Amino acid sequence: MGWESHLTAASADIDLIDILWRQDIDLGAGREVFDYSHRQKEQDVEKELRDGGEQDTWAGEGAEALARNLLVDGETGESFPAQFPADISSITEAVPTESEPPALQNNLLSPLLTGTESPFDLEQQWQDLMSIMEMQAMEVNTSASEILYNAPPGDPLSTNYSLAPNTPINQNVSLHQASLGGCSQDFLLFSPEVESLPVASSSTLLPLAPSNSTSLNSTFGSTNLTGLFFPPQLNGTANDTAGPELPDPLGGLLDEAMLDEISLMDLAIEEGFNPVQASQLEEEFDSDSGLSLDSSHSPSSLSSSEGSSSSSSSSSSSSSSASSSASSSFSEEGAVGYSSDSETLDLEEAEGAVGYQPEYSKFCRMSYQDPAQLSCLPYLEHVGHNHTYNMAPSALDSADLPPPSALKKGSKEKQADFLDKQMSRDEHRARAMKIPFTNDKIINLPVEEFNELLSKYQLSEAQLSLIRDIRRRGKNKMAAQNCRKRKLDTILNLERDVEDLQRDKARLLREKVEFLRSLRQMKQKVQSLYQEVFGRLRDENGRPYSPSQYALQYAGDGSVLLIPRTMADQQARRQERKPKDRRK
DNA sequence: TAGAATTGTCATAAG
DNA sequence: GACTTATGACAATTC
Repeated sequence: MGWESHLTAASADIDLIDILWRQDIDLGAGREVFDYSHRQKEQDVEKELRDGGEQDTWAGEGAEALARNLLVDGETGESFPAQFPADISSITEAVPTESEPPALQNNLLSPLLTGTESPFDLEQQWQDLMSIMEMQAMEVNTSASEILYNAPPGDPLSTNYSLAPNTPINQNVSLHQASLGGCSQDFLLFSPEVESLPVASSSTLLPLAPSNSTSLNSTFGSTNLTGLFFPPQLNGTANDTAGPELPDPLGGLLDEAMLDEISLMDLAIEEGFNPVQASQLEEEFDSDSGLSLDSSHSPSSLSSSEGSSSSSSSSSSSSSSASSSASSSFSEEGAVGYSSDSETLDLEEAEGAVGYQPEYSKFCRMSYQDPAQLSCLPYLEHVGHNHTYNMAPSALDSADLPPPSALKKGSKEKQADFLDKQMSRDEHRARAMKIPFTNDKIINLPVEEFNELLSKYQLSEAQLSLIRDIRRRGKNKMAAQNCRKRKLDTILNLERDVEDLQRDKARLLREKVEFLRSLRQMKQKVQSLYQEVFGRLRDENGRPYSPSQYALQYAGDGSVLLIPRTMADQQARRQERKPKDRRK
């Protein structure tokens, strides 16, 4: 229904306009005072439109009262043992102290010396060892070793990540101490049984490999194996109860908080949760973000679009797209293109802000919500506000909007009446002021066209003022809607980001556990290798060397040496100091 | 009736 | 400098 049709309105309206206009002039109504006085008049006009016959008394006493009355415009699949028995040492697990098979005992030649074993394999083994050494460089804390070393000797690999149901978690035992206990196990390698063995008198260095060996990469650098396998007494501090304190290559990978996380993740996974759910579960235990990530209630769970990226295009495109079609200013989504309040009927096509199309706009109409349209959105069902206060008071007088069926069946009068009820205040004002074009045009036309339009009509100051206000308010209304949608979208994106980060965290946690597992396996291999090599060594008398007096050392040139323990210890200390010095 | 939610509006800053 | 856009704040209204 075009506004032009109103040009043929009753003469009473014209008189009213004249009165209003004259009043503006009399009052010196400039732009600055227009908001108040003009609004009052607009209220009066609206009142008049509503009540019709009351206009006669408008200029009289009723005007004041009327003015008084209307002035109010205005994440992992691993399980971890909770307790860490004094056990531990993978060395012991991998290398039983008592027994070397007779075959081995009789074999006085080390594989290294005999060459019966592939040099490549040995190299690989040493490389593995070096890898572990590198791991020591990591800032690790002993608590991680508790997990890794916790597996029962019988099944060191397969069970060390499972939490035995009957295994009590001793909260009173510090993780650090537990890990130390683990280290003590390493020295079972050098048990009295072994030490009681005849010790070679020779204190000379026994090269185990040719110095020109190429099988061992020289880039390994000099490495003292004792750092890994020797008793802590030799390395420094000792703990009587918990065992010697050796730098634990795995310590610190898992601190207590990490243990909690992993345990929680395990729990969640055991419960059948996916990593995300696990994360959420975790969050329930540790939630201080204040952000609710309950996707079941979050619009983000329904949306799939990018979000903020779309927001950048909103402002620049808004005016052009909107202005290009003033009559159908609403785009598919978003608040862009202004549409007057009276265009509620066009909601099927119109949803929103210009150029700004966040996903949620598909289900979250920012204004003029039709509760029926929200029914498909459970979490929005509670949103069914009928904000009709923006309508003219006259529109509020009557009851609810007629159902669509009524519109179809109803007469033109009913349609007109319905449309009238849908009109915004500005539209009512424009109507009252006989603005000869639609609010859509007023709001959405580009400046040039807008000015051109204005020039086509002989408009009074009051009309021009109202038109400018309508344009300003209309644009600001769209801007506000866009702004709110953008804000909402930002929140949704942030929630999505948090979920993604939690997913990443869970994944990294799983990878970490896998890494620790493989590291532990590697360490066990190295320990076995060391034990095997050392056990095969024999002095001139054919007797094995005492682990308490000798140690194997990997030299920088690729050779493996059997050196006196004291020397090994010294080198070990030097090795330890280097990293510390670097830190300084 | 209090409070949350929604929307329009104003003021202001910035482009 | 006019115009547009973005946004915080406030008020009105509904539920």
